[in-house]
Amino acid sequence: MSEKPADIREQRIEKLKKMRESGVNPYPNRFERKDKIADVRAAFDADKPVNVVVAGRIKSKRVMGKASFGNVEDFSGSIQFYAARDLMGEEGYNLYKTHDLGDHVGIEGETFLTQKGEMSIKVKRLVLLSKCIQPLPVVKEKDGQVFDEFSDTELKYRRRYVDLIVNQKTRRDFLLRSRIVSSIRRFLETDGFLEVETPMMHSVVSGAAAKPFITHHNTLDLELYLRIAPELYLKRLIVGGFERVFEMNRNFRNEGIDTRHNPEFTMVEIYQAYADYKDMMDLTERLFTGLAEEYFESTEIPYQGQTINLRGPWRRVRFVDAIKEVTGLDFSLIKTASEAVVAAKSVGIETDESMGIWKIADEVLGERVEKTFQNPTFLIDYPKELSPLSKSFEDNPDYVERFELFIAGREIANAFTELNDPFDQKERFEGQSQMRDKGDDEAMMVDDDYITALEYGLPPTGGLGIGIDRLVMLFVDTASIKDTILFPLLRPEV
RNA sequence: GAGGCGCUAGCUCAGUCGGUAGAGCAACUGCCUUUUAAGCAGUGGGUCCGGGGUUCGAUCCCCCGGCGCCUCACCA
Repeated sequence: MSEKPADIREQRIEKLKKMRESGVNPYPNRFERKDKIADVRAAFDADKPVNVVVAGRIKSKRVMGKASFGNVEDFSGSIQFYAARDLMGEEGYNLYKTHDLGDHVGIEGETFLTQKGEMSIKVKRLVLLSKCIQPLPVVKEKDGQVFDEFSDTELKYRRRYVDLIVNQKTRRDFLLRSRIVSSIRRFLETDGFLEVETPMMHSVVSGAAAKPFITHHNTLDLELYLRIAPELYLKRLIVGGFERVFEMNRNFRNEGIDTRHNPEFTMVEIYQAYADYKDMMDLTERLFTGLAEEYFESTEIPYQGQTINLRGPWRRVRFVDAIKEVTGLDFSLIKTASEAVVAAKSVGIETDESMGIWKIADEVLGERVEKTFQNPTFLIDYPKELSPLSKSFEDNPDYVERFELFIAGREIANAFTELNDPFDQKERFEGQSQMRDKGDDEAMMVDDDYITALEYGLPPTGGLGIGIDRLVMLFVDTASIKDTILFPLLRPEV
C-alpha cells in the first residue's frame, strides 16, 4: 500500500484517478432517477417492498465490514440505504466503500424496514454520479439536536452552497423565502395586479432618497445609475392605463452594509389607480396576515424571543403624535429650525438647523420612537417636507397622505397617495434639486419626462413598497438580512 | 467611517502566565452483515489570517494590514 497523501482533497483526486484507470466514470452524463425520496417515504409500506431508483448526495456512511448503512439526500428529503456485499457483488461493494460523504450517487433497490424500524433501501445497484472532491463539513444530528453545526458566518455566506448542503435550517429558510415571494405574486395577481419590468439602469436618480451606483454605457457614452427605486416608471404605466401594476425586483443603494441593509435588496412596489394610502393599508394588512396564516397557521409569529401579533386592524398613529407620545415633543407647534434643534437636544439628539424642522423631527423619530413599534404600526400623515412624491391632504397642505409600516422596530413598508399634480410635483423636485445643490447627495434629481407624464394625467393612485428581505427576516426569525439573501455582498477574499 | 470582539487541522472548538500545539467529528489502515452523533484499535494531518517589531526564542506581547461579526453613524 503506497503512502496516502495527507490532504483530503488530494486523497480524493487520487481516488478519482484510480477509478478512471479501472474504467469507472466519476462524472457520468446521465442517470434515470425514477423516484423522489420524499415520495418513496410517503408510499413506504413495510409489508410491500417495492423497487425504487433514487439519486442524491451521500450524507452519512456507517460501514460494518461487509455491510454498510448510509443516508442519501435529495431536495425532497433523506432516506437510509443498506449496502451489503452479498447483494451488490464484491466489486460493486468495494467500489461503494471508496465513495465519500458528499458524493452524488444513484441507487436502485428494494424498500424495507430495518430491525430498529428505519425506512431503508436495500441497494442492488449504486452508481457514482458526481464525485465530491472537497471535504464537506460534518454536521450530525440526533433528536433534533445539531452537533458541530457549520456556523462560520463568513464561510456560510461566501460558500452558500456548502451552507445549503449541510445546514437544514438554511435550506428551510430559503425555501420559505421562495414560497413567500410566490405567495405575494399570487396574492397580487388574484387581486388583478399585473407584474411588469421597468429599467434597472436609469439616467436620472429619483423615486427615493439614496445614493446610487454609477455605471456607464459605452456606445451611448452615457452615465447611468443603477436604480434606487422603480417608482417613477411604475407610475408612468398607470398614466399609460395599466390600472394595477407591481414589480418585485432588485434595487441598488450605494450605502452602508449592516444587519438591515444590503446594497442590492428586493422590493415589491405596487400601484393601484383610484386608490389612496388607506386602501394600501388594507392591502398591506391582508397580505401580511395572509402570509402568516399560510405559513404559521396563526397571526401570531415568533420573532427574536418575542411574539408579534399580525392580526389587524393595526395601530395607526400620526407622525407628530408618535413623537409626542414617546418624547413629549410636539413638532406641530415648532415654527423654526432652531427651535427644533433645541427640542431634539432636550432628548439627547444632536442635529443642526440646516436640516430643517422635519428632518430634525425624523431624527428624533428614528432615534427614540421607531424601536417602540414592535407589533405592526402604521405611522401615518407624514410632513410634506419629507415626502416629495406624496400628495398633501386637501384640507392640510403641510402633511401628506402617507404611511410607513413598522414591525419589530424596523421599517418594512412605505406607501402614499401619489402626487399627481404636475405643477406641485415640479415644485417639489425643484426643492429636492436645491437640496442636492447644497450637498444633499440623497436628494432626488428632477425627472422632466416624469413631469411630462403627469401632465398627461395620472389618475388618483395609491402606491406601496414592501421590503421583501426584511419581511422574510420576520418570517424566518433572523436578526440579519444576510440570512435572507442567498449571496449577500461581502468584500472579496484576498 | 469609528469603537469592541474574533481568526488555531476539512468542520466545531480547547490551549500555550512567551519554549514552534491538542480534542471530537471528518480522513487513512485494520476488525466488524440491521447500524443510525454506529463501535473498537491504530495512523497521518497545521506558514496557529498576513507582514513587521521586541526577545536567545513569538501562535501567544507590541505595531501595521486583511477578512468577518457586534455596537454606533447613514440608509429601506
